[in-house]
Amino acid sequence: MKISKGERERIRKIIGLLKEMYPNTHIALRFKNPFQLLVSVILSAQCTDERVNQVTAVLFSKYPDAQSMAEAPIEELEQLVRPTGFFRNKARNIKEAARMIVERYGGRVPDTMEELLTLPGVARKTANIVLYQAYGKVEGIAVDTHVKRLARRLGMTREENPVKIERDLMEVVPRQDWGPITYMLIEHGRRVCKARKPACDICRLRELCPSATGSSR
DNA sequence: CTCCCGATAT
DNA sequence: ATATCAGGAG
Repeated sequence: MKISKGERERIRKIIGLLKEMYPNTHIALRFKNPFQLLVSVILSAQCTDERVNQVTAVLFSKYPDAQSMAEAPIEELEQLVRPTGFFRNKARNIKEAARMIVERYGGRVPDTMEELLTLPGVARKTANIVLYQAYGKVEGIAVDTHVKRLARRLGMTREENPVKIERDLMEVVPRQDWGPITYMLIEHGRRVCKARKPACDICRLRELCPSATGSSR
């Protein structure tokens, strides 16, 4: 897809403002090792980060690593992760992922996109987060529900599919911003550009946003 | 495309 | 009552 010079400039300004607004935003999930990060991100599907942290506080006190979780009774895992929703899928995925990590990688979470994608419950969004937060690697841009919504509202993509959205974002966002952009968009999505009632009246991106509602745009 | 799914905001 | 929440698999 072709992007005009003006569009690139508009998006550059948006990213600049986001950096000003959220200078030290960071991942909100709590974890002590790459495995706990991986599990937290799997559990975060269609669930608030706050609830994930409540659940993992208990979950990780009993099963802090891949070795222990691989041997945990599935019924107990289901009960522990139940409040996060999709609990049967999530319990099965984290146990099976733990087992694969023990058997194939000696208990260490793999550090490549290709290997991470073989784990159940892990697609590009989760893999991008783990690569960046656990290993400092930036392969792409993690596209979650907030990133998807804001990228579309801000006119950075017209796509619906997360993989296509990621590809569009990688075209217009400078590579050094690929890691942090996710957290800035999530933070702005939670505080201002909310799914139901976006607060365009107090949004500093208003003049740069093609979706802004109300007056003076 | 559908399904998985509990908890909260509106 | 319904939309939404750090998605992914079949």
